[in-house]
Amino acid sequence: MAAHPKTSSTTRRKNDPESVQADILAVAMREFSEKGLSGARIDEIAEKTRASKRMIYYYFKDKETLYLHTLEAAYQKVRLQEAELDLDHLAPLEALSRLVRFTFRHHVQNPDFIRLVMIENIHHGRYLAQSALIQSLNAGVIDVLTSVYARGVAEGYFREGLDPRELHWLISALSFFNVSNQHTFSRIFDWQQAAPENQRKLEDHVAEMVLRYVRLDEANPQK
Amino acid sequence: MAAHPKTSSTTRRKNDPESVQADILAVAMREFSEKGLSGARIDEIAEKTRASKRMIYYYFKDKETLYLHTLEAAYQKVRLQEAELDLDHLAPLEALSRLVRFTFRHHVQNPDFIRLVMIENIHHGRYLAQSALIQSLNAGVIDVLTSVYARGVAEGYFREGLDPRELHWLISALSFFNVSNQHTFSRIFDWQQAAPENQRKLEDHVAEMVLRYVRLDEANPQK
DNA sequence: GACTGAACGTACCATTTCGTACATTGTTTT
DNA sequence: AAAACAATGTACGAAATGGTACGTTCAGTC
Repeated sequence: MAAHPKTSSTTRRKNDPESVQADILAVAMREFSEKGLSGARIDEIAEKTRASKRMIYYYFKDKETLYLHTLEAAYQKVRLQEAELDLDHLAPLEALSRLVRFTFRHHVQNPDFIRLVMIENIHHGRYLAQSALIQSLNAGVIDVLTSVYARGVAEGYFREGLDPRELHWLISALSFFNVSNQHTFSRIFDWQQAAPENQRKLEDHVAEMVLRYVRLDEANPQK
Repeated sequence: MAAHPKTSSTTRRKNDPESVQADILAVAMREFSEKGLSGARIDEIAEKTRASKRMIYYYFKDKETLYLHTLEAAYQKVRLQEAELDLDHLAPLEALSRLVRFTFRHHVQNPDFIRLVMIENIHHGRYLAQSALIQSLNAGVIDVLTSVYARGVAEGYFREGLDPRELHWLISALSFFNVSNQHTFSRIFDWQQAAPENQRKLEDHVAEMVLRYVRLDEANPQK
């Protein structure tokens, strides 16, 4: 179709480094998130890739470096999705509720990312610590929450004295656990946690929990 | 020192199977929780044991079986500690608060166990599913919470309609996340989460969060 | 004290797995 | 078109790793 393979910038070349690297990263993401850093096999990643094992080492030096790049790519992808959220035009209560529900669902929709974070925690965050990129990416995540909370306090809906970072911690904890511990929790308590109706319930609970925590107690104001 | 090595039941024998097995399990616990199922090395476990590699296979068949036994031992140990909690003599609000704070601290004090559960979730709970022992051990964990909640509702302190299992889920989520994601959270938000004063704050937040969620709203009763 | 089965040590094997040497093809620049 | 560099394929090496064969010692029994 493309008449001029030489001039077009979107040429389908025989050598296509960028797409090869992207392909490797995509496969690595699946493998690492499924089996961990030590459990994943370079040979298996190579097999599932359009490229060969040689290419993995050519572009990513070694297994650990590939893992680090995978982690960075995962964070980038997720943070990009999060940036789409726009809450400034909503009333504080509604905005906070939306934020919580968004976070909850967002975690559910990115189980691979959650698993990578679990794995990274097993490694004591050693690789994340090496990445200035990830640090900078996440710096701004709290800003949204900070502004919503500030508005809520100013307009008299939220109680004062809460730390947005700790608030974010609470929301993250509930959303993260929902994905990370699904398997053990479901099996131990014989409860189909992943079932849609239970997920809906949990989302409601989480949202209500956060709101009750932040909302000004109507009975005795400013307590 | 022991004069009659043959008759004494606490004899220090040359062959001591039980202590060998216990020793292997203890080392395996440390290694598996630190490095995961695929990351842990049988040779390394053997080295750190009083016994030899031969003994590991003699008593535990293979790596996966050893891992399963380690998981079972870990659950047993933790559930035993939990059983010490006695809340029946306390008022519902106080009892619930105690339960939450106990759970929170208990998780902090058993990081190895938390890591094992994380690892088991990475493996989709495949090994836990094989263990009837663990299933039975955990069946009763919710009972304490169920009775406290029932008393709280009956005495008019708690609102109705909450599922104790879901309540347990909330408490677990907050306590678990506090340990499981310490590393990534601390590094990303440049916050010393493990610092004693921050741990105290988080424990307070978690306790208050759960109480606010369960407590009857004084402003509009039974809503 | 001989016998038997459990408990244990040593050395080793087969495979897996990360990583690389070497050769080849594609692409761009001059 | 020829040189120069980037991209890729194939085959292989060396170490790590799970697991076992084989032999020995210990402890209770007849």
